[in-house]
This record gives sequence, structure tokens and C-alpha cells, in this order.
Amino acid sequence: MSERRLQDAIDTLKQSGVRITPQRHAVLEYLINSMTHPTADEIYKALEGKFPNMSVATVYNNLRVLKEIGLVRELTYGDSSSRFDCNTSEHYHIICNECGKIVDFHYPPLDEIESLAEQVAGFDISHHRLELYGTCEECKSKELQEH
Amino acid sequence: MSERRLQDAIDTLKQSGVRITPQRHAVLEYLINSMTHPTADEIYKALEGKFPNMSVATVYNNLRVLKEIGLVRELTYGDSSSRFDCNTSEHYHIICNECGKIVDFHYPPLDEIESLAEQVAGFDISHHRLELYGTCEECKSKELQEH
DNA sequence: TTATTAATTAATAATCTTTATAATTAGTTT
DNA sequence: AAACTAATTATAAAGATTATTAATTAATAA
Repeated sequence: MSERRLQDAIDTLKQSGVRITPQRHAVLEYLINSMTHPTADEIYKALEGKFPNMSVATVYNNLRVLKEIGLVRELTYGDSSSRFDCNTSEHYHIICNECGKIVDFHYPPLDEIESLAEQVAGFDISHHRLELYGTCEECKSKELQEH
Repeated sequence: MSERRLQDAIDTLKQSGVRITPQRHAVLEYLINSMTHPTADEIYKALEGKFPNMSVATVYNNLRVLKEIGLVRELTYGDSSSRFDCNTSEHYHIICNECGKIVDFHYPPLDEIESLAEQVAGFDISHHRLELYGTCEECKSKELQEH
């Protein structure tokens, strides 16, 4: 099934006139198969085996290109480095305050809020982001054990 | 009116047993009077006149302390540096894609989403963040002029 | 298939934000 | 006033990201 998604993404790349290099293909493939919203460095480390002399800059370059086309989203939280997410279907994120885990959360898009904001602030709203923060089940039980 | 808010914030500091140093006072005052959600560097530059030998680290230190007490919130977007916001009343933000301007947006908190997320993902949700992105009125008219 | 061209890569340096460290200073308590 | 604690300063260090440049490569046309 992620085969299908990968193929679709590659078609989008072709349509946008972006070259499909082995490195770019690998970054995209890794992102599609990954459920963990990895950082640039995690992607780099994961692909080191296949591409021993790939540069970190290449990972950043490709993430930027993929972002520009709209295939990838960048997520920034309080911590130092950005995380990247394949932009397949609209969804939100729940993030654990303790361990940093990110879980996808599907919920109907908040269209009414967008249109209200347009009226109130005079903006043309293009999109929004929503994240929920809390403690995941694992971390909750860990805390229980400690006390 | 921001006099009142400043006084309240200082009372909170006192209750938390945190020293009110001139630098800390200045950072807090600047944040309360500022409507622009400044970066650490902007705060630093703004206070350079009053405190010619204040260190950037002091600004970061104080922002961290104020955050820990809950007086200040840190906002991270795609761009390089964090922005800081006085945590007075619950509100959301609308951000201009073109010029980066941040506007406060008041809307009833999304409590139902939080409780759904708790059920679905098994998290204890502590809070959430929501931001809307778009083009502000000024940037819209600028674009019109250019075409 | 070869040639062409523009995009991409690798390697490295540079930049920028943030954090850590150590010495000094200021404030508070005894 | 002396002792103690916390805060500040200055600086170094870390870490993430961007910029630069020369060499390479993918896509396209001849």
C-alpha cells in the first residue's frame, strides 16, 4: 500500500519537473514508510548504509524540495530540530510531553475557525496547524511505577 | 492597564520565590507591553540601551524562568528562532505567510477535541496549540499592486 | 546514442540560535 | 558584618541549518 503512495509521490515529482535522483527517492521512500516523523539527522543516519557518502546537506535540500511541492510538511516544536511528515491526508498530531512520541490524530478539519479568522483578522487563511500535548500511556504507567 | 498586568506578574514572581532583578523586570515589562511576540534577540536588542552590558544568556535565562512559572509561552514556527508571548489569557495565533506578523485570535478553547484525543490515543492531554496561517491585509494589497 | 544543459550532489565552511560553564556580583539571611 | 544562595556576565561550545563551489548526474533533444 505504501508502494502505491510512493508511486503517486514520484508521479507528482515528475509532474513538477523535479529530478528523481536515487538520494531523493530514498528520502521520500523513507518518509513514506516511517511512522515516526523523523528529524533530518535521523533520515540521514538511516540512509547512511545505502548511501555511504551522502551529505547531510542533501537531506536538507531534498526535504526543502519535497516541502515546496507539498509532499512533505515540516513540524517544529520546542526542541531543537524540525521533524518531517509525509503530507498524505489531513491530520493532527498528539505529542507526549515526556518521551516526545508523536501520534497521528484524525479529526474533521476546523473549517469554521478558519473562516471566522478570515472575517475577524482580514487574513486570507491558507491552512492551520493543531497539536495536542500530554502524557502517553507508557509514560503514565512509568510514572505510576516510580511513585 | 498593562501597569496592572505587570504588577500581577511581579506578584506571581514573588510568590514563586523568584528574585526580581532589574534585568528580569525589564524582560517581563517588555514582553507585557509588546504586541509583537518578539524573539530572544529582539528583546536583547531592545534592552541594550538600558542595560549596556547585559548578556544574551541573561535574556534566555529569564525567558526560561518566566516560562517555568507559566508567565510566558514559547512559540516555535518553521523559522529559525523561537518567539515569546505573555501568557495572559488563552488565545490562538494567526500568522502571515508573507511578512511573519502574528495576530492574537480569541476563540473558545477546543475542549471537545482534547477529550476525544484522550479517548482515542490514551493520552492525558495537558494543553494544545492552534495556529492559523495566511496572508494579512497589508500583504494582500501589496500583492495586488505588484500585478 | 551522444551531446547538452540545468539540476543535484558532496564536501566544507559559515551562520545562527541556544545551552553550558566558570567567575563575579548582588541580594538575603543569620 | 559574614555566610550563603541565586543571578549575571562573558565566553565557549554545541547543534541545526544554510551557503558556497566544483564535480557529477538525470532528463531531454539532436
